[in-house]
Amino acid sequence: MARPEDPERRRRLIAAAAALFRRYGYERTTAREIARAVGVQSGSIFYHFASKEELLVAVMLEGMRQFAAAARGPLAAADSPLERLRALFLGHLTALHGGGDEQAVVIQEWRSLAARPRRRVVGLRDEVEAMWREVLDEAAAAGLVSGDLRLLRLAMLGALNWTLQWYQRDGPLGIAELADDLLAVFVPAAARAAKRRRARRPTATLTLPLASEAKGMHAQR
Amino acid sequence: MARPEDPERRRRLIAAAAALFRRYGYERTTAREIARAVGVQSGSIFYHFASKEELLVAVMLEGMRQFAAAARGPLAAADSPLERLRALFLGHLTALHGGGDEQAVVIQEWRSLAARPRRRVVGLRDEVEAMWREVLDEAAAAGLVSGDLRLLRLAMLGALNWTLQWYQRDGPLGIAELADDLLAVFVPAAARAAKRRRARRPTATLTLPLASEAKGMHAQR
Amino acid sequence: MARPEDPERRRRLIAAAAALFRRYGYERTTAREIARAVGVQSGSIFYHFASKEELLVAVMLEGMRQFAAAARGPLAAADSPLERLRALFLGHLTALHGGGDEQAVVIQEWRSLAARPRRRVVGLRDEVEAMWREVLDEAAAAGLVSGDLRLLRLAMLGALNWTLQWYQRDGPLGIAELADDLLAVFVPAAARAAKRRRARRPTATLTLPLASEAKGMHAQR
Amino acid sequence: MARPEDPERRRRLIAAAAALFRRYGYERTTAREIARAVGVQSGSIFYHFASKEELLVAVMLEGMRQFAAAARGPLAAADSPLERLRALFLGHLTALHGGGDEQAVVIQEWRSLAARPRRRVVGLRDEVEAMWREVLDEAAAAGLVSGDLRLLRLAMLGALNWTLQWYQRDGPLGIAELADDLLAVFVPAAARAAKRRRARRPTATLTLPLASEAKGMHAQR
DNA sequence: AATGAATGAGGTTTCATTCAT
DNA sequence: CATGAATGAAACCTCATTCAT
Repeated sequence: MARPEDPERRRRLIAAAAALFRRYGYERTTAREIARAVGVQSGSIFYHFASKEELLVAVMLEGMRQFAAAARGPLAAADSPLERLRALFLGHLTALHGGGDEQAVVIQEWRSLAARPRRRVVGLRDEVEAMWREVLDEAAAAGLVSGDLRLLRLAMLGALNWTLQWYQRDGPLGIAELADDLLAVFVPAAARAAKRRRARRPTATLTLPLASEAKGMHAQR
Repeated sequence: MARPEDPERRRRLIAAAAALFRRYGYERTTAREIARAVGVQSGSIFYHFASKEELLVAVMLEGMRQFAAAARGPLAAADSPLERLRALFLGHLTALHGGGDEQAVVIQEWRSLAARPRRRVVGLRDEVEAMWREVLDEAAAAGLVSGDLRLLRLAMLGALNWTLQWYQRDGPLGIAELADDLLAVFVPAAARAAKRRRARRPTATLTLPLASEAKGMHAQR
Repeated sequence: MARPEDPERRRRLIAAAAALFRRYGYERTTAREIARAVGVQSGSIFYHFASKEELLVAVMLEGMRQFAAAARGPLAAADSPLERLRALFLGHLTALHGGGDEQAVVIQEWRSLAARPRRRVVGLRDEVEAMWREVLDEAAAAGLVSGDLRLLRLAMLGALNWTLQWYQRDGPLGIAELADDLLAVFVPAAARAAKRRRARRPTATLTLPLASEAKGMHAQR
Repeated sequence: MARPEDPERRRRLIAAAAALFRRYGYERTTAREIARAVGVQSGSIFYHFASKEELLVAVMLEGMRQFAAAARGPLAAADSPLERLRALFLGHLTALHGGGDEQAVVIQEWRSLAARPRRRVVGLRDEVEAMWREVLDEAAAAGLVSGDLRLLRLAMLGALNWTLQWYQRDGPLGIAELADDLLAVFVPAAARAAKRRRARRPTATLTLPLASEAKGMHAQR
């Protein structure tokens, strides 16, 4: 009659692994470290996951699920094309910086995933991609953006994902503001609101990985 | 044939390491594999480099040097603010996709570098960053761009670096065209020329890692 | 339904373990596999047996018991020295190939048994050995066999046990025929009957482990 | 210019592994034990062999090679059908008890070998089998044996291989005498010589695995 | 300069066994 | 009786690094 505690343990293992994978990378994280973070022996991991890689897969599936969830909610509430695009930006950045670590792992550890499990993750990814296509089509129809929409989408996602390299959550720039400001870079019509906001707050010192990126200077073991 | 062949060996080791690091990542690449790619025994690597990490440092220093070189030449030849910005875009993409693999490693393996050697790489990086700042300042003065220039720069570099995830050199889209098209995304004044070019060639099907990215589906050992 | 079901469970566990031990060997068989074969969880095994080795002991005791039983019955019914020897051959081969798997495990996994439990098995074994001695003595007195009877017995048992390596139950050669044919190898007086039988049926293609043995080519996980 | 010591090291590893595999079985022997027996670290094993199983394969290939060699020499020197059969018996028993341990491992650890490498070993085995067929055909032509020659061969090999279970080299029975005595069991014409020899020496106390086998009582860790 | 055998620390994984429920 | 999660020791194996030649 022992109520299986399995789902809870699984979830904790996934969360701990995600945090470590995000910070140190999949290869540099040992099974023992993940176990210690959760307070179990390393052997226990393999009761829940067949291998370390299966744990990575679980992290990524969870991350993808949250990406989709983080977009779906705000998207439903938004009613103008601009609002909908803004919802995607905010959802994406919130997923990356405001919640768990699984989503960041999706972006960063793609290469560590073998071909087979990768295909499982791709299914979920296609859902998210479809939302972007749809919202960008609407935005183009409304005259908000123009040009090659695929390339635009890739540029947007590149700029958004690249924030992993430099954005610091405890800095002076909030996630919502970051979303608005990045949106303004790509959509002229969104620029005015952002400009007004910027006048009100002190300019943050931003740096970047190819330049004076700050986060990378710390996360060393 | 008179002097020791050392510098040549070094260069070949760096190039081989860069290719493997780019494709499989630093941690997943073994010293043996690098040695085999050059045709020596694994022990020989350590005659030229104190450790595997020193080899990574050498790769990154070389990569940074080439980033700077790839920007400096075209920049000197360009004479309008728009041309200068275009030179940076083209130089960056050429460095990533048109030459060796060292530059891509700089972008991708940043996290594997310990704090100490990272500082050595940062010096070179600041040079490149300075060019970007300068050129963007000029562009703003010329009315080509507006808004938060730091954020704009970060968005641009994000979009450019993200091409590592999806751009395929042997696809239908040339590097120069890619540079123009991406520039058009950020600089309205550059959009017209790109639009004209696009009419002339078939639209390529692009996808991305968070979406239907293609490259990741292959590079598995 | 009144008494604890223990004995039944025990028996099923022993049978399942015997089948797996026979096929894969004691060391290569995991407690989980035995449990799954019976439809319980691995932890349940240890309610019935103190350890995996105790389960092996139980299998072997059961196997030895059946060896003795397989010989005793036919022996009692046989009334000539030749018939009695034939009863031993048939009983032995029936035990190995015609019934459960416990007997085969006795032969094959002897080395995995620790000294202490081995002694418990030896008691039963001596019973069987005594029958062989007795029957062979009678056969010698009747002029059926001659020479060193101990060596003869060892050769006979070697030939019989070695059938584990090559005999296939679903092949063209029946157990009774095999018994007769092997007996004929050792006892000239038994050869005539076998020769007659052989004329009636097609000759099977037999091979052996040191040669073209077939069974070993399959039983791989 | 360092002369590669490889073949020597390899040979010592194979010999040490064979001795341990013979005594404790493949699964119960750890890589560390093998390494210790040779005086190296456990990691060194894997410089010479890709895996523990590859080491088993090497042991078995070596064992098979020696089986063939142990038969070929005496066979060439023998000139009558009886002598040739005797050469096979003596060669086989010498291989099992008089030399290295590789041959015994071939017989005992067959099941631990995966299907793929097993096929490599089978090639060598077929050579040995062919010799047996040929010699038995000659013996039948000469009237030394009769009946189903395949079954006879299997019975002979069974009796010979079974000696692994009970024969003790340092006992009163020499290998050559054992060969003669076992031959006499199967070939009446060979019985006289054996009978004469037996009169001269004290009768040894033999036991067997299914009975009072002695060797198994010791080899416990 | 290079080799190639060896090291040895440490990684992932296995698995018999335990135990609270 | 049985569960199923957890243990923890120990297994196999990897690999950057060393060093005598």
